[in-house]
Amino acid sequence: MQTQSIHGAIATSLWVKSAIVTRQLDSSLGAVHGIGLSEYMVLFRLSRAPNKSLRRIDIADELARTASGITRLLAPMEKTGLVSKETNERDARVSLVKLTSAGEELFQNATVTLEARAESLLKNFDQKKADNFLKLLNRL
Amino acid sequence: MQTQSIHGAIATSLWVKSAIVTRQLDSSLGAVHGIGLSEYMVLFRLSRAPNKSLRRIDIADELARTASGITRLLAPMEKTGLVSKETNERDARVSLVKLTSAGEELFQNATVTLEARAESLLKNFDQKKADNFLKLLNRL
DNA sequence: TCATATTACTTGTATAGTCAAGTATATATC
DNA sequence: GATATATACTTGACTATACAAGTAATATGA
Repeated sequence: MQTQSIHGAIATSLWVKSAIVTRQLDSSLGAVHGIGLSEYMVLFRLSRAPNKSLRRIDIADELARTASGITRLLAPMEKTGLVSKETNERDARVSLVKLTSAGEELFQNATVTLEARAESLLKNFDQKKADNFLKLLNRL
Repeated sequence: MQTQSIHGAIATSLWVKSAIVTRQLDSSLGAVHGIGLSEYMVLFRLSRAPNKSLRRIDIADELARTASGITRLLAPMEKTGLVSKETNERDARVSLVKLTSAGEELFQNATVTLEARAESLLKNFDQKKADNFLKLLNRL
């Protein structure tokens, strides 16, 4: 049995651990607020965007998803009124996604749930370790 | 616009970054060796298991997947001869998965590809940062 | 200024995985 | 030892994506 290189070990661990974290956050958000983690991430990005609106393609880039994934993710969110579709008068190809007030309210509530769950998942991390972990993640 | 808590920020970053890493590794492995990252992970676990065999449920636990996901993942791997099915005479419920020599050879080659790709994804990490990152990941 | 390329988005099709229910076997309890 | 519960696995139905191809609008450049 050989030893894995440090890079391989990081990739492996990242893959396994992210599945655990994602599943737990997803199921908490689903149970309490009826949205998935991906939907939460969309709301999160919109909430901090200027004018609370973004192009679909920018959401896709920021969330590391494809444009088609975003189209499909947004469809039910539009239907339930969490976001609305707006046009860009300068460029008719673009369809802007805007956070509605219902979406914003849901987002605020969901944030409480998400952060509580995330905190419990990270209970083994003190402040310094958590800061360090985040810095290292963002270095990727 | 509010600031996200450190725990929320870690969850967000982990979710985005793991998608990027997973997609790249998956596509490299697929292009060069015709297997996905999940399949690679199965081979990896088997390669270091005693007798190179594991119960399906243990693979599921180690990879943070469900038993049914493992059943579906293994089916094509059996068909292409990367793993074989064995029975456990002590417990007829169990079907052991064993790495074949073809599976082992593919695994060795795929490891080269994976580690090269992982190394390039982690080019911003020096030895010390990489060690630290792995420790922090495993603390989850 | 028109032809070509690029961009933003959508849609058809496919895959990886989940969850719930089902089957077979094993373990525990009375 | 019979019955109830738990475990290992599979299967049907569904969801969340991806990729490739298609459409429409915009930008580029001879």
